[in-house]
Amino acid sequence: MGPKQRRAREKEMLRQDILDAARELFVTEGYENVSMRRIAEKIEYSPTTIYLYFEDKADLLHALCEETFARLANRTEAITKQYPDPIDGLRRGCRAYIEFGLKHPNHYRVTFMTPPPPGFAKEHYMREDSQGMRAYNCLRQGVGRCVEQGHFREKDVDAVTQMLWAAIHGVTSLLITKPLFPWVNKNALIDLMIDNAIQGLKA
Amino acid sequence: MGPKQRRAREKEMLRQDILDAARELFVTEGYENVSMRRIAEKIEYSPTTIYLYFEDKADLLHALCEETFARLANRTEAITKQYPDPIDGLRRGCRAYIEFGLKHPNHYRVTFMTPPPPGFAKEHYMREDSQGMRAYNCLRQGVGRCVEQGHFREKDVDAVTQMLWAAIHGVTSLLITKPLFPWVNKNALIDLMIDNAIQGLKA
DNA sequence: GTTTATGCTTAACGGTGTTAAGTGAAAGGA
DNA sequence: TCCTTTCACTTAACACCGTTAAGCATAAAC
Repeated sequence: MGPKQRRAREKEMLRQDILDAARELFVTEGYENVSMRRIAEKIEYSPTTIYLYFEDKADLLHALCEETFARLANRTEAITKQYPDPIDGLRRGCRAYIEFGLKHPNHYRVTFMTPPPPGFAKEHYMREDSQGMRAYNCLRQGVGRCVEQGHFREKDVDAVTQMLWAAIHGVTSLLITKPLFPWVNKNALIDLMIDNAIQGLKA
Repeated sequence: MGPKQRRAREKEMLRQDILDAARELFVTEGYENVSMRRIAEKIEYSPTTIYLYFEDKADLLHALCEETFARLANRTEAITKQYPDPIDGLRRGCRAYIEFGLKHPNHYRVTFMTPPPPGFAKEHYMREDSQGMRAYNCLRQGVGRCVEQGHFREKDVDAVTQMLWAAIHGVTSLLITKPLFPWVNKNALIDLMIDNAIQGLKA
């Protein structure tokens, strides 16, 4: 059983090489500005080799996004546990979300700013960003705690979560999309958004 | 001077035909899913003819966006004048903005959800969506009135405007990007977002 | 009536994601 | 050890894309 394991290990290594090359290119140049041929060139294999490891270009990106968003979910979970005051935790969680998006603009753009292609089953859609969903559920739990403790006037946990998500997504995505816009101080804008949303929610 | 005018008129008509064809295709199928060849086919001219009327595909889209966003700016201006209470006007303006985005998702997506391409001068960038900027300035004026009359605790007009913009952009863009997500009632979500943002701002 | 200018088309370039077919070396069985 | 099969990979090609250079009629100008 020697050679079989070795070959499996080598395959896994090449798979990782592909992912590494794709990540670097996607993150620095953006998904649609990177061709399969460029990725292949970087790993010094022929373009078709990539298709032996990934279904297509979208699949490649999907794997990278899951990877990246698992880290976001982990961090968010850690943060919400770290702060005993639920409102504090929520605030920090929102901050972490936005900072994550600004740090990985191309990943963020693809998962949260790209509509699903024409033909796209719902089940496939919900599984596609399961790590993103994990992060969303963290936020939901944080909101849930605030509602339970009677901090918020609005009691519909889903409504509040979605509104909060939309709010922090709004800053994140606008800052990514319009880097040349004459923003007031970015950090101040982020804080104002978070504080104001939570302030409005308070009972 | 007869034939010269006639020919100029015919050229203008063809230009409009191109715009009409492109608008319908872009709006229904999305910018990147429509090829120049498809547009040409629709108007029954060769693909290269389009380049006699527009610089490139982006220019074609740009013309359409200006056209569409001029309507948004007009509507927003009308609304803010219609309501004497500045907070009422602001609320309605936000509503109109979101509804506009949901009604023209592909236009909205291109102007507000697409980062500028690699090489892109700042001046060109600011002129590019001048009609979008007109709409933004409407919002700014609405916020300005509220601040003047002492309705808001935060006095920095630009900060508040940008936060409010990010908030309504957040709902708009998420609803466009994630149509299959299990949203709570969309209208309720929109209202919650607007009301909560303004509630948080109140002195 | 000849020449110039105009409006459009044909053909092509260099690129894209993706697939079908082929190749050469390593593994498995006798 | 030799033969066969399997496996990892490549070459060549398809069907598209945005865009441009060159050519070709027709209409205007003199």
